[in-house]
Amino acid sequence: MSEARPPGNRMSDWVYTELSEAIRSLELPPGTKLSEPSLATRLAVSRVPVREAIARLVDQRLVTVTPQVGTRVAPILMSEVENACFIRSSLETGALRQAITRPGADFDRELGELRDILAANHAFFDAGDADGFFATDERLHQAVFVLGGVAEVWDVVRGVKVHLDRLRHLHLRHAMASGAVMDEHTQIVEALERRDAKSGEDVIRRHAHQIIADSDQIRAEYPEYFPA
Amino acid sequence: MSEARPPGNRMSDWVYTELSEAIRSLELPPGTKLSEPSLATRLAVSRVPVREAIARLVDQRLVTVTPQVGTRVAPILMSEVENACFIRSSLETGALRQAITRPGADFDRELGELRDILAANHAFFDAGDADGFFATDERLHQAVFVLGGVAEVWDVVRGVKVHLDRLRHLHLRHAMASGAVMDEHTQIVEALERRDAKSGEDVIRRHAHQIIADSDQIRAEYPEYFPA
DNA sequence: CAGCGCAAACTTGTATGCAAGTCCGCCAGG
DNA sequence: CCTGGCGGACTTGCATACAAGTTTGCGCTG
Repeated sequence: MSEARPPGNRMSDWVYTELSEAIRSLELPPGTKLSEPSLATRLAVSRVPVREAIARLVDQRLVTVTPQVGTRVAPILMSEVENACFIRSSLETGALRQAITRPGADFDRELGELRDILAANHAFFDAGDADGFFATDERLHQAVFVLGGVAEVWDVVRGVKVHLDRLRHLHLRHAMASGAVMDEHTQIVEALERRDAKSGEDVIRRHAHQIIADSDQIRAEYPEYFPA
Repeated sequence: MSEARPPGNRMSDWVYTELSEAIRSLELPPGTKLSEPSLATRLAVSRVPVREAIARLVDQRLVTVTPQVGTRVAPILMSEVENACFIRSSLETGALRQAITRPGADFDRELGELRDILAANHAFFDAGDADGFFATDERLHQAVFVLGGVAEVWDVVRGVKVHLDRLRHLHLRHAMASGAVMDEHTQIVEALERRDAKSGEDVIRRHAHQIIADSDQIRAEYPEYFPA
C-alpha cells in the first residue's frame, strides 16, 4: 500500500482503494487480521474512514467482520469463484452477442482497437511479461463490453472478478498463463470479426471456466487460503 | 418505514434495510433530500449508522451524495435501467442454459416447484392482485437460478434490479402488467420442460427488455423522477 | 502439577463534538 | 425597485470518546 494520500479527495475512498488493491494483489492474503485501530494509525486517519471502507469491502465479500471479535480478509470460497465465473461468462457472452447483432457506426473503429489490444497482449505473452499480459487481458475483455454497448457493465464484472483474481495471482506465482489462454483471446476477436456469435460464446464460456479446472492444484498448494 | 428496531442486531444493517426498501418501493421517491441528522433523529440513532447505510446505498447508486451540499435519492437513469436489463437477461439466460444442459437429480423436483410458482403467479394475475403477482414473479425468476445451480447469483440480480423495480412501481400505479408478461412466464417454464434452450433464451431476452419499451410513456408521466 | 476463574487488553459498535464548505435570505446601498 | 454583499444556518467529512462483548493469559487453588 502506498503511503501518500491525496488531500482533496475523500479519505474514505482512498482507504477503500488501498485496501481493495492490497487484497486483490494478495499483499493482504486471505485470513489476514485487520484491526481497525491498527489500520487507522498505519494510514494516518481515524477509525471512521477505515470503517466505511471496510463496510464496502464486506458488501463485496472481501472481508468478514465478526462483532466484538475481529475482521479478517475473507478466505477464497470456491462457491464464490464458481459464481464469479458464471457471471463473467454470462455477461461477456451477452456483450459479444449484442456487439455482433447490432454493429453501429463505431463498430469498425472499436474493433480495430480490440485488434491492437490483442496484438499487445500477444507481445507481452511472448515476452513472458506477466504484468503486461494481465493488464492487456483486462483491457481486452473490457473492450468486448464496449463493443456490446454496455461499457458500464464492466464495473459489475470487475467487482465480482476479484475472487478470480486472487486465485489467478496464486496460480501465476509459478507459471505464466498457458498458451490456451492466448489462443482463446485470438478466437474471441476472430469470432467478432466473422460475426460468429455461437463460436464466440463457446470460446468465452471455456475461457471463463478455465480457472476452475486449475483450482484443485492451487488449493493443494495454498490450503491456508481456503476454508477448512 | 417501520419504527421498531431489533435491539440485538446491528443498527447499521437495520437502517440500510429500511432505507433500501423505502427507496425501492418509492416511499422515498427519486430526488428526495436525505439529511443525515434528520434521518438519525427520525430513526432514533446517531449519524454513524446512518452514514454507513448511506455509503452502501451509494455503492448501489441508489443515492447520490455531494460533499458539503447534501444527499438525495438518485434519479432513475435510463442508462442504468438498460444496463440492469442487460445484466438480468444475460444472467438468467445463462442460468436457464445451465439448468437445461446439466439436469441433476433435483431437477424434476425443482421444476415441479417452478410449476407451482407459475400456477400461483397465474392465479394472482387473474385475480388482479398486483402485490401477489409481483411476489410470485420474483420467486419464479429466482427459481430459474436455483435450477441452474447458481442460486446465489440471484443476489447480484436483486442488487441490480432495484432500478427496474422503481420503474415498474411507477408503471403499475396505473395498470396491471400486460398479458404478455404472463405469457412469457409460461413460455419460460415450457422451454425448461422441453429442454429448449434457444427459445427459452429468446423469451427471457424479450421479457427482460419489455420494460424499456414502456419507459417513454412512464417518463412522460413522471418527468420529475428522471434527470434533466 | 493441573485446572479453574478472574481480570486486563483488545475487538467492534455507537454517540458526540468539531471543522470546512455551500447555499439561501436578509439588509444596505445605488 | 433592483442589485450586490455579507452573515447565518445547514450540509457532509473527520476525529475523539464511550460502551459492550470476547478472548487470552496469568495467577490462585485444589
